[in-house]
Amino acid sequence: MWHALVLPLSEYRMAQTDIRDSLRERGVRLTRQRKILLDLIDTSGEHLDAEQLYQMAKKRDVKLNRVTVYRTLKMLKQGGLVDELDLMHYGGDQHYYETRLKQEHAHIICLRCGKVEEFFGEHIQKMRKQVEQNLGFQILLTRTEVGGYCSNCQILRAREVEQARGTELPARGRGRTSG
Amino acid sequence: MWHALVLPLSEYRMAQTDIRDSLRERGVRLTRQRKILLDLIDTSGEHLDAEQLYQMAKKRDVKLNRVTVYRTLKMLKQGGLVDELDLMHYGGDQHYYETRLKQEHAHIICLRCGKVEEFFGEHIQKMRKQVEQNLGFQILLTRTEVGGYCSNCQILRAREVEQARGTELPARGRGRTSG
DNA sequence: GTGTATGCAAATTCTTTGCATGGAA
DNA sequence: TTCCATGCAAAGAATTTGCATACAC
Repeated sequence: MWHALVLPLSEYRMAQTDIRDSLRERGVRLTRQRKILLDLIDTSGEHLDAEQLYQMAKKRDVKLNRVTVYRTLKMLKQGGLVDELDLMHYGGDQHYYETRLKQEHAHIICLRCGKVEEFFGEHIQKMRKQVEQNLGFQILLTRTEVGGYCSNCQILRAREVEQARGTELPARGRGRTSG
Repeated sequence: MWHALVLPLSEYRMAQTDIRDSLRERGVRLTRQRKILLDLIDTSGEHLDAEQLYQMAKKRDVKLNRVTVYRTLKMLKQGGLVDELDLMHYGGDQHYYETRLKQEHAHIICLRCGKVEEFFGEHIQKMRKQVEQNLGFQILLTRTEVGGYCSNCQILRAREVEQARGTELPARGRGRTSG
């Protein structure tokens, strides 16, 4: 039995199964490993890097190789099914990945605690239109990252700076209090 | 001891010549190597990666080491004097650098020819305000990258796709015309 | 059955670290 | 004269490649 379309089309956009269809259409084989990785990327909701993904995937298939993770991510990226993020290089130089299912959004990264928030707004859509109109540029993907301090860390940071002052400049000099 | 970026970017906006002063204030020594690198970053107008910068610097000082380039860039980045870019990883996984003297802007990267354009608009300022107000987030830096095809490459790309079709599907099958 | 995808080992690319020496303030 | 900065060598992190085997279609 098949089910009729109940929700507006947009609601259905690229559900889990549509990714697989998209891949099948291109002649990409749905191997056991790829199924595992696709499921993890799709359901985790996190911004995972290759290593994290590999560690999670190994729990489902001990033999799954790190190289397969890299190859799969590359394939998905080039196929436009995942976005590659850097998250301001907070955690290092690795890349992070997320599905392209959601609406475009900015990533707000706290440079003190590493927390990542997603920010949905009109700014990206507006920029897209301007860039397309002004430059005649055909946009395939965008990436917006914002770095700074989250509300909580602003307070903690202020304390740290204050404390650092106290220990660094004990008597108008540059030395240490002890050592 | 030198001090890292603490205040929002706007507080740090400075004229070209103030970079050295800013460094001196923080107790950063203006060595021969750093002068060379600062000058290159400042005047090149390009988005240079560490290796390019190193090659250019070597022409002015054969002994200057690649490690010094990395250390200097890191120092400038942490000091908020340069921005680190990825340019959609078009050229690889290296990072690119530019001075923070200019107004914030997006980088538009053509994924076919690699050309990078800078796009100045209101969108970043508007997003900043929204993020600060809605999330109570203290923004230190932003990064906006747009990938796609420039007006010229759109045409060339269309041709390429057309040609690829011709060779791939000669007679409704998947084989080759010869071989 | 056929040809793509995987696993393994090794290589590559980009960047950082340890330590003795050099040099800016 | 005092440390910070440099150069050198070596290590480290992230990612890719070559090739024989496995397995999805």
